Amino acid sequence: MARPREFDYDQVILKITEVFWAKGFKATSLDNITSATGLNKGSLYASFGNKEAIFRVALRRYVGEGPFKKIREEVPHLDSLDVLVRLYAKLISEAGVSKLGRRGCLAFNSGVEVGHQNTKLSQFVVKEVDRLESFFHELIGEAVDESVLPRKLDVKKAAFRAFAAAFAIREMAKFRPDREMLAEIANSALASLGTERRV
Amino acid sequence: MARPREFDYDQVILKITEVFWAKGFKATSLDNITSATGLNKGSLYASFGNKEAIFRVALRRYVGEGPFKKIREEVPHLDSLDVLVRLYAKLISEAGVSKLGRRGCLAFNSGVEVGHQNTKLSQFVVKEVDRLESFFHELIGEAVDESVLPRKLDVKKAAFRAFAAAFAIREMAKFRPDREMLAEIANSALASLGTERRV
DNA sequence: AAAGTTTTTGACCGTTTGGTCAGAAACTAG
DNA sequence: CTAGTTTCTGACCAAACGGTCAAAAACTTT
Repeated sequence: MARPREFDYDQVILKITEVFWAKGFKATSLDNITSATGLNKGSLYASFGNKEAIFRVALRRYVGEGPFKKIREEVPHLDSLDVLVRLYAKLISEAGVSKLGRRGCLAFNSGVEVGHQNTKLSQFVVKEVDRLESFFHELIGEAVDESVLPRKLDVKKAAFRAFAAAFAIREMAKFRPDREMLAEIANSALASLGTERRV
Repeated sequence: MARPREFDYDQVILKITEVFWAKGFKATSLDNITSATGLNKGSLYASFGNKEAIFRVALRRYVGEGPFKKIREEVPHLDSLDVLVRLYAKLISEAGVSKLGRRGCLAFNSGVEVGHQNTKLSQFVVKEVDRLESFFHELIGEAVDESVLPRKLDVKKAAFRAFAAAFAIREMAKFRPDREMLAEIANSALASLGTERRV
């Protein structure tokens, strides 16, 4: 060992995540990051690499948290369909709050910003968004297993519809933060899953 | 009159639109615009103003075209619901084509990029996205009048669901250009409108 | 042909960008 | 205490950024 690092790695990543989340990849400058974290460029580059590498670490960790983990911790013993309903409810209620709810989702934001490009970064972002989708796939599969969703459901397609609804709710909140309207998206998706439950 | 301008105003706006569409507002540089149009900065600024003003002209014109105009011209005598179905079909089929279909929609892209900010530009973008939504509102209203959609429909909510589906199809094509999956979004929205028609 | 007006041109400006690096500082091991 | 290793600091860099402007060019009018 030599000189120990003075910052908390996890906390710094959280700060970095906030910046990219609020401003997007391109619009976030290194100065934004240095002033948000207190680190200077040298430390940043020694720990992470360049701007793209910093972004990757933040996005990977963001997606790694998963959309349902927190809900399951806060309210245990929910069936999988209720977890989905509660996620929608959370996204919708947050959408009204100016800065927190209208940031969208870091993964979706990134997918929209760079997903269509043919860069390494684009491939990485798409992979992370796919990971996010797989959480929905798991959840819908579980809901079928729990018999809270019909067994005849095409899980892949159903999961994608649920995923797409989350996408629309989160991202449309950026320019249309109207809870009643966003709830339409959630409830329409829930109906398409063959359940009577609503948000 | 004095020295006449050497460029075609409309053509230049189209070129500018392409650039912003492909790269986004922030990521588009003036150099990108000058090399795409052949104009230099001086001419650009004399004709339009600054970068933001250039962008506004492009976006306003883009939205002004409307999503249904072209479809109605190409295939006349369609009922309003068929216009919607054909729009979805077009968006879905284009989503496979690499650069054209995966650009998303200029208005949606812009809404996601700057819609949540508290800037003048953000307000303008949101206004333009609202204009886009109003096209869907008109269309759904017409479809009800034509009795191809149930009269009991809440037109505002139904229009928003149709709008949200277009948003999801267009923007998710950026990172998930899978026609079968995107069709799920369209058909789920159509079902929620109370019609049997599918894409 | 001269005067007046507008467009075009390209050089120019200050600022911000992502990125680098030598050296000081802070630790551990011997 | 010294040597070795890693982190931290701040100055520094070239390139790209949005934006400006004087002068040349191209037209109309008289």
